[in-house]
Amino acid sequence: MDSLQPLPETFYLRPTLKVARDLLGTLFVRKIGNNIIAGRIVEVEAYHENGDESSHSYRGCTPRNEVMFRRGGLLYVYFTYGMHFCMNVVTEKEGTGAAVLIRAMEPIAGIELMQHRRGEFISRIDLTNGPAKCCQAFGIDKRQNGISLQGPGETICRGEKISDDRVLKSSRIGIRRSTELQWRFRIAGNPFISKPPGPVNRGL
DNA sequence: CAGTCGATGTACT
DNA sequence: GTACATCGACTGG
Repeated sequence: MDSLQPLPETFYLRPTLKVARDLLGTLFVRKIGNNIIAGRIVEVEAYHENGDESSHSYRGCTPRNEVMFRRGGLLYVYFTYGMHFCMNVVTEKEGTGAAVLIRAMEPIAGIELMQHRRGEFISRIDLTNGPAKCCQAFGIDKRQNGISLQGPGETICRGEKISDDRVLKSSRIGIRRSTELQWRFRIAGNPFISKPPGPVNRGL
């Protein structure tokens, strides 16, 4: 299928906020042997070395975040809270520490594989509605840190185009600094977004 | 429904 | 020691 071509590297070599917004509606695809796991990205957050105290890259390059400083189009996976992984899409040119966190997806293919990893009795709505849940459902861990998204194993493909009136911008989740930055993007009314504490997501 | 809290590796003060 | 781009179990109303 033509739409299942990986997004070109030039897609990622753009301003991070634009990449974040345009990732909404695209398909994250992982092929493991003959099996395919896929999800539609419905919620993301942008992180940048400039003016963003909450970004891992804010204080410069370290062993953990060095992938953020590589060229756009790679996967940045980090370990947090002693038990969870989160995945990001690296953006912009080599030397710029920026990335987009994938916070939630809508399961499209490989539901049974996701349930095998997440739990046999987890409902479809709860498989990938959080950044660490996405990694667990897709089997993403530190072994995928730094891999290319041009495939063949892991790719992001064009999906449904999301018009501006269906994109919600808001503050990011789970951070204590730079709360004024409206760098969280989600598809309005989509039921597969994460459900953090605080004001409930009512689609707006 | 909301709020609290434990798990537990890594980075940073 | 403390904080952390989280999750899920548990508590009380």
